Amino acid sequence: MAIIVDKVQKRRDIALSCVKLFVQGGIGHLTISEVAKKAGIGKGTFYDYFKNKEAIVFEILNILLEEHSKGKELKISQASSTREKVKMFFDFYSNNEDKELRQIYKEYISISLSNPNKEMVDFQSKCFNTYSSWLKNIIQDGIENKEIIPEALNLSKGLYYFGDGLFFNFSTTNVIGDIKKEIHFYVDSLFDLIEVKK
Amino acid sequence: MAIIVDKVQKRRDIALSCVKLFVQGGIGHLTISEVAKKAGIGKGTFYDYFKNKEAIVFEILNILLEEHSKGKELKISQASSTREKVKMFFDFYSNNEDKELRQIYKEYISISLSNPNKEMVDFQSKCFNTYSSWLKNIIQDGIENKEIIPEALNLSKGLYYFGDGLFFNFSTTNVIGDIKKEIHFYVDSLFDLIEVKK
Amino acid sequence: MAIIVDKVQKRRDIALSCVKLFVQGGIGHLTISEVAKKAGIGKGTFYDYFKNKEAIVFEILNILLEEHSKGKELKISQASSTREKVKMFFDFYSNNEDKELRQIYKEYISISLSNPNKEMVDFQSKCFNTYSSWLKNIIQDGIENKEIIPEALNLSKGLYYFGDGLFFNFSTTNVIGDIKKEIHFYVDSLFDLIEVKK
Amino acid sequence: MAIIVDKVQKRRDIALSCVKLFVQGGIGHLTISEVAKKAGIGKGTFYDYFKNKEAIVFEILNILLEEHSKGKELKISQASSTREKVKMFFDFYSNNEDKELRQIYKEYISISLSNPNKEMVDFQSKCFNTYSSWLKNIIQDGIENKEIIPEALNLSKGLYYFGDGLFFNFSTTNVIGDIKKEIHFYVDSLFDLIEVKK
DNA sequence: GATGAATGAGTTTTCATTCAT
DNA sequence: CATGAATGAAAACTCATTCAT
Repeated sequence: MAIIVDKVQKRRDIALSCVKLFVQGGIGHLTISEVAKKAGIGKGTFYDYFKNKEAIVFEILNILLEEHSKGKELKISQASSTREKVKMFFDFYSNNEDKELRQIYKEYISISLSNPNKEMVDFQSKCFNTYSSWLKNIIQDGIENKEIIPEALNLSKGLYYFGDGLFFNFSTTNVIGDIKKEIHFYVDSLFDLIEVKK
Repeated sequence: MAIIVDKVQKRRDIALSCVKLFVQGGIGHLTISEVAKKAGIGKGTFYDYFKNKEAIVFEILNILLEEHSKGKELKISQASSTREKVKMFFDFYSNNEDKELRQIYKEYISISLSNPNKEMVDFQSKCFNTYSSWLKNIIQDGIENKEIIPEALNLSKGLYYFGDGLFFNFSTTNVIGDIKKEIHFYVDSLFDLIEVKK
Repeated sequence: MAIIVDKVQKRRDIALSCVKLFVQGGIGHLTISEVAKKAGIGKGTFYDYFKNKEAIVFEILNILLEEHSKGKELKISQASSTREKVKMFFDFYSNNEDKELRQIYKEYISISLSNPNKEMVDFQSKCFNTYSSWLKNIIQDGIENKEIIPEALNLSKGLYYFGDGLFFNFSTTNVIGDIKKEIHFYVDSLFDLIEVKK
Repeated sequence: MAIIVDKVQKRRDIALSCVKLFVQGGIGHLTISEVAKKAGIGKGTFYDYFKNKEAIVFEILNILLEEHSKGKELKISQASSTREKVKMFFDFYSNNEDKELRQIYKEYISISLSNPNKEMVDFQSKCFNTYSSWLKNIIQDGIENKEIIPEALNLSKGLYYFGDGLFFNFSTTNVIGDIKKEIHFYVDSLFDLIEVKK
């Protein structure tokens, strides 16, 4: 009998072995040959596991995002106040561990902006729904705990957009400022307005 | 006597004649041949006016953005309240006249995210500085007019990011909602907090 | 005790299970993977039974042709006159039962015209000899029966070519006419000349 | 001003420069690189003049066939009797000058049998109509000249098929006989039946 | 006996850019 | 000034075949 391979696992393995490659060189100038070489497989094998170059970017993004989400959930739940939770929520845009993920995300967004396909649009929608709900829930909890005023709920979606806009501007600009500081500054400024005065 | 061609004007003419082409088909699959044909010039001539394909996208963006800015300045100055001015500021993301510009901008951002060059980064920085200052000034004026509380100034940059994040999410998602409504809702919610109670 | 597989039978089974596949899609774009899948075997197994893709076309052609010949012999022997026998001989090119065989034959001829190998050439020669002799015998019998004039024997080979030329033209042309009618018309016209007047 | 090239002529030139290549090696294993090299042009230039590999085969076939037809018309018109005209008509299948054309035709037919497209089907139809009419006219003239009996007209189409069938069988078989002799033998045998006895 | 995972050579095609006229 | 013919590097992708298990 022939070898039976865990296709899903091998797909992951190939994807993960190339993360560095994608992060460093960018996707545009990367060839399948290079990718296959890095993964230690033949070009044909690459196509047994991925439909095309975009597919592996997608896979990498999914894997890293999944891992990221798990860790994030824990961190947020451990934060003491709503203010801190929100800051933690936006931590993705500045922390060091997610640097790779951010890079991949950037490349992915680039593709998604110019050549979107249904899969990508769906993925984007899913991401938006998942993460904006997450933020909304944090706010809602804060309201229920009497930490922040009820009107703050209306700001949650806009606050979510803030994060993406920030990310987007830091990605395309070299105005290097401290992104973490900017986040904290904005969140603090906002919370000064919406926190229940004791 | 040789015909003296206004190089700058011809550059503009070529760029403008191709706006539709770029808006419809996207930049990715557009060839220089098509662009030259559309502009009614030879391929060689194209290279007399533009360094490469990206350069014309850049030119188009600059022309449209310049036009846009002029009109915007007027509109904002005519708005009655700070609240309205801010709404007017974000009008770019939803109004019908700027549809083409938004499309070009999207394509441009896509390039800028994956293959930025110095020129682009500078442009992005300039844009960021110009427009975020603009918003800041609006806020500042509002504060000076006693329309809104002084603390609002700290929110201006974050508010600016909100706009980009919104644009970004609507561009990549098919969650079709009314973008104008979302803007107004957020601005209103925020202004309810920062407007000086009379 | 090991299972003893009838190699010859299995070869036939594999070939026959793929007839539809070859008829529908054409050979050009058919992959061994598809063939193996359709036959319910592994790709490796395919190579245990066939040297390459051409080999299975060959096998299919042989099987179908063999079946066809048996039936044909019977039908011809039952025909009442030489005229009818000849019509029956050419029936292959128009009847419905042999549609699949004709399709396969067409594909095979295509290969044979551009990439002939010894095996194919031999096969073609054998076919030519078998079938043209067959036709010749029919004519000869007719002569001996005093149905047709002795000179007709000289026409038998040319008559045989007529069939192939007809097939060839109907295969490459869309001039859809009734192929059966054309056959009968020609055979009748010719027999009017060569039949012994009573 | 840039050079203006006679596109049609250059297309012909490229096509003709490769005739030998196609005749010798067959089309299947020929790469565009080889073709371009032989024609003394770049690969890209090839695609400026031909859509793909098939297109040049088509062009070659058309050129050679056109030339062939001209010469043929003259020869046939000079033949003394209908019998000779018909033999001359089938001369294409055996004479030495048309060897190249036959080879190309063979390759073309191979493509046409397995991957026909509308253009090919139309071409085949046109060829069939043109040449079968030609033969028919020869016969008709013979009838009008009282050389052959009126019933012979019904045989013209079938006679045309004879030629293709002959060609087809000689192309796929190695039964090397003298194709010219076969043609003459059949035509003579047939004419013995249809010529008006004096 | 049977399998299917792995391979990589080989080919088509595109298109930005150049430069002779 | 303007042109468009010519180029060829570069990349994606296919698929027959092998062979370890």
